[in-house]
Amino acid sequence: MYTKETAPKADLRVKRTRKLLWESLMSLLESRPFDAITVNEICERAMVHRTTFYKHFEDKIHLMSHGLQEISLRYAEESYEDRIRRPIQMFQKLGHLKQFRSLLQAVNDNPALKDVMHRQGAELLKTDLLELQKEGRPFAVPIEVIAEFYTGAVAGLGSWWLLNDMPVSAEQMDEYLARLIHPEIFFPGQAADCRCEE
Amino acid sequence: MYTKETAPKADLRVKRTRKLLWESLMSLLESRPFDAITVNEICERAMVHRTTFYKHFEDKIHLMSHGLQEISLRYAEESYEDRIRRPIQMFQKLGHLKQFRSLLQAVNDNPALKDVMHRQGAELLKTDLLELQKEGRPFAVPIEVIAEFYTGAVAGLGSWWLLNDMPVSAEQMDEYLARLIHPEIFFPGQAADCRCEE
DNA sequence: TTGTAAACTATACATTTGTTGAATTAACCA
DNA sequence: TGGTTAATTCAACAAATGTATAGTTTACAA
Repeated sequence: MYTKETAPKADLRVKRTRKLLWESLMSLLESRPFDAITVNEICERAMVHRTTFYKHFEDKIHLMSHGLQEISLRYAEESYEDRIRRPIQMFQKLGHLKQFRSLLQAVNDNPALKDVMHRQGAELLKTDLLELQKEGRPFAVPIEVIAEFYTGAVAGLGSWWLLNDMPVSAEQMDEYLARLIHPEIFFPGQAADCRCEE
Repeated sequence: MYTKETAPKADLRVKRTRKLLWESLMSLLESRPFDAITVNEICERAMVHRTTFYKHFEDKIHLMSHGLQEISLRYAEESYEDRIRRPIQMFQKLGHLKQFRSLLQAVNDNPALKDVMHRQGAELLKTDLLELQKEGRPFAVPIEVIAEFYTGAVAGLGSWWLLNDMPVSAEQMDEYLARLIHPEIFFPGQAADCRCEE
C-alpha cells in the first residue's frame, strides 16, 4: 500500500483514484446492499484496476470507513450542544440528503460498518467531553466511560430506528432519548430539570 | 440445508455433528482469533466434511450464533434483577469460566458477532420489560426503545471494557453504569434514590 | 431385522479475495 | 522540457467461500 489513509501531499492520481472509487461505491449502493457489492465491481465502474484498489484500501470496509471519516469531519462542525441533545435529528438530517440515504442504510445493515461509525462517534464525543472537563465541569464517571455508554445507547437506538423504517419521528426519538439519559451525565450539578418526579 | 437452526426431533447424527463442530471451533478459538479460523479447519478438527458444515450453518458466524443462543438460554435463568443491575458482573462471571474466556474475546473483536449478541440481549431485555409492563409498571417510553437504548449502552461499555483489558473491576463498571443510567427507566415512580443532588 | 429416508461423504466447480513481481504510464519538479 | 519517482496496470497465483450433483452410510422405526 502506497499511502494508506494518510496522504500528506496527495498526488493528483491518488486523489482521483480515491474519488472515483468512492463515487463508484456510492453509485452501486443505490441499487444493491453493501455485502452484495464486490471489489471487482467497484473497480470496474471506477475504471481503476483491482490491484490499485488494494494499494489504497485493505478492503471495501476501509474504503467506506475512509469516506465516513470525511463526512464525519463535516458533521463535527455542528455545535456541541446540537450533537449532544439531538443526535438522532442530526443523523436524520444527514439521511435526508439524497446522496446519504443509501449510505446510512448500508452502514446500518453491516455490523462492521456500524462498528466503524460507533468508534468514530465515540472518539468525537470523547474530545468534546475532554473539552468540557478542561473548562472545569466535574464528571462523576470517567469521560471515556460516558462516551462509550452514550455512543452505544444512541447507536443502538438509531440502528433500531432505521431497521424498523423510522416508526416515529426523529424529534420523537430525541425526546425519548432525553428521557432515558440521566441529566447528571452531561450537565452535572446543574440538573435542575431532573425528571425524577415526573 | 437439511434442518437449519430448528431441529424438531434431532437425529443422533445431527446432534453429534453440531456438537463436534462447536467443540472444534471452541478449541480453535483458544489459539487463534475468530477471523483467522477457516471453515475448513473447523471441519478438519471436527472430522466432518465441509459440505456437511454448510448443510447445517450458512457460515461460521451462524455456528457461533447458534452456540451463543444456547449459552444465553442458560444465562436467562438468572434473576431479572441481577441481569439488570449487574450486567457487567454477569458478563464477567461468564468470562471467568475458562471455556468462555476466549469465546467472549472472539465475540468482542468481531463486529458481526457483537451484533448477534446485541440482538439476543435486546430481545431478552424486551421480554423482561414486557413482563413488568403487564404487572402494571408505567413506562414513560416504549419498552422497545428502552431495551435498545440500554442494550446499546451496556454493549458499548462492555465492549470498551474488554477491548481495554478490563482496566477497572466489574463491580466498578456496574457502579459507573448505575450512575449513568436514569433510575426512572427501570423503576418509574419509585426513584427515591435519584442521584440528582449527589 | 430390514427398508427407507436422512444425513453424510466425495468430487468438482465458479467466485471472490488478496498478493506478488514486473512492465508501463503519468504527475511533478528542477 | 525532460528526468525521476511514484502511481498505475497487467498477468498470474493461492486460498477460502459457497454450491451442485451424485454416491454412500447410518439412524430409526415398522
